[in-house]
Amino acid sequence: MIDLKYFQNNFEEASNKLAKKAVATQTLEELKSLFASLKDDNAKYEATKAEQNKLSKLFGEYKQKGLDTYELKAQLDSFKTTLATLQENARRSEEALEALSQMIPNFPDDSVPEGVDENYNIELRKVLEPRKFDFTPKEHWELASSCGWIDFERGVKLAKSRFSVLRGDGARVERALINFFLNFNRKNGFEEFNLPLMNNASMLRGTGQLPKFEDDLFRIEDEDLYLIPTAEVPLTNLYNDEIINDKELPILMTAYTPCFRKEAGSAGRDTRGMIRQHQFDKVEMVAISHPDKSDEIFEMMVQNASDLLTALELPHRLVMLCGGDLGFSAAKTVDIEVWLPGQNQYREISSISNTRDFQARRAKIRYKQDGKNSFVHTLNGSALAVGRTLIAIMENYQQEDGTIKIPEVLKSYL
RNA sequence: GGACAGUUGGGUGAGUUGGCUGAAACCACAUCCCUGCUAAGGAUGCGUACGGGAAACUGUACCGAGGGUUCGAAUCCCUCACUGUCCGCCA
Repeated sequence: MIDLKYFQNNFEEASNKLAKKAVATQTLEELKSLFASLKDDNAKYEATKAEQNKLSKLFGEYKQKGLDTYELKAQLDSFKTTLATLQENARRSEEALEALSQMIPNFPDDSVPEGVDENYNIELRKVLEPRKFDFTPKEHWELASSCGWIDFERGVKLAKSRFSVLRGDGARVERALINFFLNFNRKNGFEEFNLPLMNNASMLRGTGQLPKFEDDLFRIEDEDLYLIPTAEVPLTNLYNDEIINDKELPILMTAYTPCFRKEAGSAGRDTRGMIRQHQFDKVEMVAISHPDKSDEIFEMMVQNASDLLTALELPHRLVMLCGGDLGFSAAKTVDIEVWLPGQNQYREISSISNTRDFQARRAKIRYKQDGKNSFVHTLNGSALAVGRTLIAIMENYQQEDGTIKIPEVLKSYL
C-alpha cells in the first residue's frame, strides 16, 4: 500500500513515479478523487455524530435528574436516519478507496531505470567465467534421463503438467542444496524458520499477492487458506500487526519451503524441463529493517545470494530491474541470473527486493522508537531457488557421458 | 467432531445490573531525580488510526470479526473466527 497522504499532497511527483510502473493516469486521478470524497464524507459524518454524542450524554443527565426528556428524545430520534445515511456514504467511500488503493503498486525508487520490459534491465556485474566445453553442452531435460535425476513423466502422472519427480542423486542433491543454503544463511545472521505452507487471505494481502494476483494462487477449497507462492509470505507476516521495539531491528530470517504457483499468465512458457513448475523448492531470506538501514541490508542480501552461487562455482550475473519489470510490491529489485550452458543464456535464480514500507503498511508492521510508531521496511530475496540451482548444476557440471559431477561444497552434505 | 469456558492497550489483568471507562492496577518502556555499583528507590509520561488546529488542544472510530437492539454498548442479543480445558479421533 502506498502512502496515500503523500500521494495526495504530492500528486504530480507520485504520478510520475508510478508512470514508471505503467499505472494509468486515469487510475491515479480516480484514486485522488476517491481520497478526497472519503475525507469529505468522513467529516460530515463525524460532525453529526459528535452532535448526537453530545445530546445523548445530556439525555442521560436529564434522566438521572428526573427532568423531562420528551423534546430531547424527539430531537435525538431525528438523528437516526441522517446518521445512517451519512455513515453509509462514508462506508462506501472507504470501501471504494480501499479496493482501488490495494491495486496500486509500490513506487519505484528514483534509481530504478526507465523501461517497459526486461530488455531495459541493467546488468550490474558478472561473477565467474562460464566454463569452456569441448563438447556441446546439453539442456537439463536432456540430461535428466541420462543421469537419472529427474522424472518428468511420472510427475505429470501423479499430478499434472509442470510437476516433476526427483529421484536418486537428484533428490539427494536437492536436499543437500537446501541444507547448504540454510546453513550459509544462518552463518550470515539469518534465523531459520519452519513455516505453515498455507496462509490465510489476510496474510496474502499483507505481502501484496492479494487481491490482485489471486489467479496465480492455489486456494484450499472451503477454507480461507492458500498455498504459499513463496516463503516471503509467512516470513514477512510473522510480524503482521505487530509493533517491534527498535532495538530488535533488523530481524533477519530464512526458511526453506516448497512454493506453489498456478503460473496462470505463463501458458506455453518454459513448458519443457523444470524451470517453471507449479511446485518448487526455495530457500528465502526476509529482512525487517529500520528505514535508514534497508539499503545497506539490501546490498548484504544481494551479496549473500551471489556468494552462494560463487561457492557452488556457478557463473552468474546481477541485473537491476527496470520499472516495467519490477514486481507489484517492490521499490527496487536486483535479479541474479545463473549461466545455463545448455540453454546458452542466463536465467533468473534469485530476486532480491526492497519493498520499503509498502508491505509494512499493508501488514501493519511497525517499530517503536522513542514512543513513536513508524512503518518498518521489509525486504525479501531468494537464497536460492533450489530447483533452478539443481538445473544449473546439471548443466554446468555435466560430463560428456551425460553424468554430473558434484560441486565441491556439496560433498559434505551428501 | 462433541461439551463447557474465554477473547480488553507492548505484557498480566480490572470492568459484563448499558451513560461519569478509551478503559483501574501492576509489569515493561521513555525521560528526569536520588544513589553509587554487576542492585534499589522516587517523579512524570506512555494504546492505535484518521480528521481539525501554528500550538495548547480537540472530533470520530476501535475492548476477537461482522450484524442487531437502544437516544446511548467493552457491557444486552445473533452469526462467525480463534484460544483454553475435558471427551472422541489421529501422524
